[in-house]
Amino acid sequence: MEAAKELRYVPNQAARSLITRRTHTLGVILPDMHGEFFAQVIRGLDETARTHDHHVLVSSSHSDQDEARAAVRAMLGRVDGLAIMWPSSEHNLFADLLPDQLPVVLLLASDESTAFPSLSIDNRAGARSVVEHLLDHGHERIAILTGPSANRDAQQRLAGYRAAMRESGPGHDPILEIPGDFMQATGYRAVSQLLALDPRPTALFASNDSMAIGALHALHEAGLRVPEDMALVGFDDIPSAQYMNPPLSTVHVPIYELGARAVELLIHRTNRTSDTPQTEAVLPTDLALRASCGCAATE
Amino acid sequence: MEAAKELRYVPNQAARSLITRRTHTLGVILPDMHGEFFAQVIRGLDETARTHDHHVLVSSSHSDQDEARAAVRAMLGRVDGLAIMWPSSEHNLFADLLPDQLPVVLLLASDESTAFPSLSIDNRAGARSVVEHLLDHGHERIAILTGPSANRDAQQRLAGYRAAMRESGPGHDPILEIPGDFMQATGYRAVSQLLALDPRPTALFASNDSMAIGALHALHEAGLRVPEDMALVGFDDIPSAQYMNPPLSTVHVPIYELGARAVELLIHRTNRTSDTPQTEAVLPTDLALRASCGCAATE
DNA sequence: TTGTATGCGTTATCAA
DNA sequence: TTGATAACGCATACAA
Repeated sequence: MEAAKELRYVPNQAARSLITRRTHTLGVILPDMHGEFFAQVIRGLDETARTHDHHVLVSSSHSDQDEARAAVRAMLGRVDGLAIMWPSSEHNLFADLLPDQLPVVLLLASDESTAFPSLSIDNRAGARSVVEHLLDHGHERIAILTGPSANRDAQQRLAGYRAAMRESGPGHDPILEIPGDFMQATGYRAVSQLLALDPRPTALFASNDSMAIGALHALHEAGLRVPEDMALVGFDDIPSAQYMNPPLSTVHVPIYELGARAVELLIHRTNRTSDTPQTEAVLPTDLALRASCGCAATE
Repeated sequence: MEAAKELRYVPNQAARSLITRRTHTLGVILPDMHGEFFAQVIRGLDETARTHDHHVLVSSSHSDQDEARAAVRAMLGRVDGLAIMWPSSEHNLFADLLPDQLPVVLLLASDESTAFPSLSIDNRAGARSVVEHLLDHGHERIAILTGPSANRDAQQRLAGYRAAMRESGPGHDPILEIPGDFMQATGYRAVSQLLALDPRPTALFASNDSMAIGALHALHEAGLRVPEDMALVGFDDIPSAQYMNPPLSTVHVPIYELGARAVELLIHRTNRTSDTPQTEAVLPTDLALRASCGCAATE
């Protein structure tokens, strides 16, 4: 022991886990890494893992399938479990390279049945309720700024918007659907399209908060008041949302909890050989009503 | 090969690296994981690593020394190099548990000499120039909202503020230094202290953008116009800064490049046995003048 | 070309 | 209790 300290000995974790068959580490694959959304997820993952005496290894910024698959391969043998966030339609993308025994959880992957347990967000209900809120308060021409067309969450949020417009509003008009990609700069640019619509919409539903923040800035620059001239709502409830001027009304998504739940599910499966009771969970959303929709005070 | 595909064989990276002595992976230790600053750093690390055919393993949210040390130990044997961000004064915290051959780079650790190569930001010059900019445009009572007292960057930014106030301004007045901690909520709360000062300052320098955003919101709520009633500047130039209303004047920090440079340095050291030419670099900052300081137009 | 043995650093197993 | 040895999964060096 004294000699160990003298020589500054530190165990080689790779060799150790080879025989132990336990790494005390969970891997996380993220598609991208911009903005507060992902930072929040990682916090949830990391802090929960620490509770269970585990570490988290994150590999992010995978813009395409091959990169993500390479990242998964790089983790095999170094982790006890894997959380994969891949918010697109192809949900069996990793099935062929994952060992059977490895606990895996898919994040935001799909609402369809899949080979792996999955955690996702109730995007449809969230979008529906925020649009219905706008409808309830007199808005009829409500535009939506969509997310990437291949993104599962974006698809579901769009579906919720359409359902609300059809069933509780004036019906669904494709001209009101402005394509977006979840980026701030796109929210900024989309405002010119929004204002060119005739008659001009009275409310904008941005499919995430980043685009809402970009749009808010463009609306200010265009001399429009929010919410008087244009009501605005977002989706996600990232930490910055409440600090906007005006504070952004949005749909609260339990981002931190998404990460936390993922870790608990993985840890549970590493301990028990028996199957986990629940294999699929859809986390609920809440309305976070603030000033940007113009109707918080009347609630 | 066919059998390998049939059996869905995937190599065990731990076993592989044991004999190869190469993991093609770089480890990153981060103290915390909130906000866009860290997301940007990780992007820089990750994308640059991919360029060199490496992966990045991130372990974050280490609130104290023991957690950070445990994270370092968990990585030993699994990475070819280690980037450690530890923005406090104790810079030799990890020296005893790092093998001599392992390439290591310290991020934001110190401006003092250390056993490891380090990458940091020229906080002092950045703070100094932004405060001098305010002084040049007629402000005399300039308050500062500081960062955590143990944080190296915060200390240097405060030092730059003091130097500017002493050498180019009315002198340094401790009453104008409001303690903060880099969090948005603190920026929000600090405004009441700011407005209670008599005579009231005409400008506020927040030590980072998160606090500036919180302060901006509180100033709006208090009915003060920015920049007319209170000029406001931040530090970091996170992506959201330009989308504030008004857009936030701040000190641009090459956050992405910090991560990118760290990876290049580590990769270089894994390839060559000879020492790296430069062992310490201080990345320069730029003024990002926008509307919140009220003097961009006159530049 | 194909096959076989050795070693990477550690833990686990079994014998002494 | 202590000590020697096999084994984890793979890559490399060598023999066939």
